[in-house]
Amino acid sequence: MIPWLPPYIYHATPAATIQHPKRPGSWYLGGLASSPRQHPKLAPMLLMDSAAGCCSPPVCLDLCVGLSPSSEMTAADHPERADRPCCKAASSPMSDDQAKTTLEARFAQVTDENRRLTEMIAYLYASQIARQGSPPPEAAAASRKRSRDSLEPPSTSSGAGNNAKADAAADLSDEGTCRRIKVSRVCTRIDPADNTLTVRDGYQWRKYGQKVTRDNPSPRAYFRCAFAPSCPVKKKVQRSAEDSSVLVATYEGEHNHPSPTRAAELTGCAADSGASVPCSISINSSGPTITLDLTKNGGGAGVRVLEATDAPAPDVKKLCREVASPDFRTALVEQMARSLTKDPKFTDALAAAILRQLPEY
DNA sequence: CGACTTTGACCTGCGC
DNA sequence: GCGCAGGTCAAAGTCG
Repeated sequence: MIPWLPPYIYHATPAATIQHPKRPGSWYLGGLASSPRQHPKLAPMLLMDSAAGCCSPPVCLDLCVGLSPSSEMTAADHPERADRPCCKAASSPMSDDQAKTTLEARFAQVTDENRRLTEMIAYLYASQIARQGSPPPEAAAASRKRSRDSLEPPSTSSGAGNNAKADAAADLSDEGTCRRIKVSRVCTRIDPADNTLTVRDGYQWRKYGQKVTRDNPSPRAYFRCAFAPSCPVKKKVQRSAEDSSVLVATYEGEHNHPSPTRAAELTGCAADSGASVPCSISINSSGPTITLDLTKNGGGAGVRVLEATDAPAPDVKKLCREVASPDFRTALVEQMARSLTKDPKFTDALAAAILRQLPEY
């Protein structure tokens, strides 16, 4: 268990929880939206607007961390929910040995999850510090060069990792002079026979160009946001060179208008649903690229870390200790709580989830 | 007929 | 300075 997350994160029942692909009992944090400015010490995660409600189950509220789903909660854990069916089931008679074994297994599992998540946070924290502490003077020029390759296949040696570095360098170079340009990448699994280069993400896009690039036989399509004339957001869509069933969409900039489908998303039914809806979440800019493939139903969704950044990793043990310190955790909890509660999507989704959990009232 | 897509030409930045 | 590659423009084509 992660003891430093607010209780409502544990108790909110996720519509779709990220499950470890090889460990059915392991569950991960997902859908915890933030931005670089909101979480300067953590790799930012972008929750794509399109992800919510694009398929069943929706991923708009995906908040279990280091825990099995709520069905494993016991009445002892949550006496206020003792009348819930899941709690009744979990509180059925069990011998002491069985209970001990079960608790030990859960403790070991949760401890392991906690350790790995702590290490992940420490690594991301260290990477962020390394970038902010010593930005190379040529970063701006280098980022311009490297940003050319922003749509290279994510799994190649020069792909996502370098792109993440380029994105981060671009962020850093821009930070001192003007506002950052948010760059995020979303991988979408599509029908290989579908050659439309269309990623339905809830926004309206106008195609203004298409180009065949050197490293990829499939063309790259260029889109501008067509919902608002003044919206600066651009999108580039290209098939992965290695897997033609994967569309890689790169978004540049931030929309200066609400999502046209937000209302529909909040009801769990995106207006712009379709076969190629990107059921994926991509960490943007300065973090590793993580693709959550939710196109599989029935709990088959998994998290795939395409490639981590190769930023210099300082003393991980020391950083683990720092991350594990009460002060850091308290600050992190407060920061996360602030970010989450400021997000109207989160509050709306949380309210909806609570209402779903209380059908008898 | 208007909105959108296609596609070749042009522009720009970078490496050599 | 030249060539290359990515990004953008805009005229022509397509569709409802």
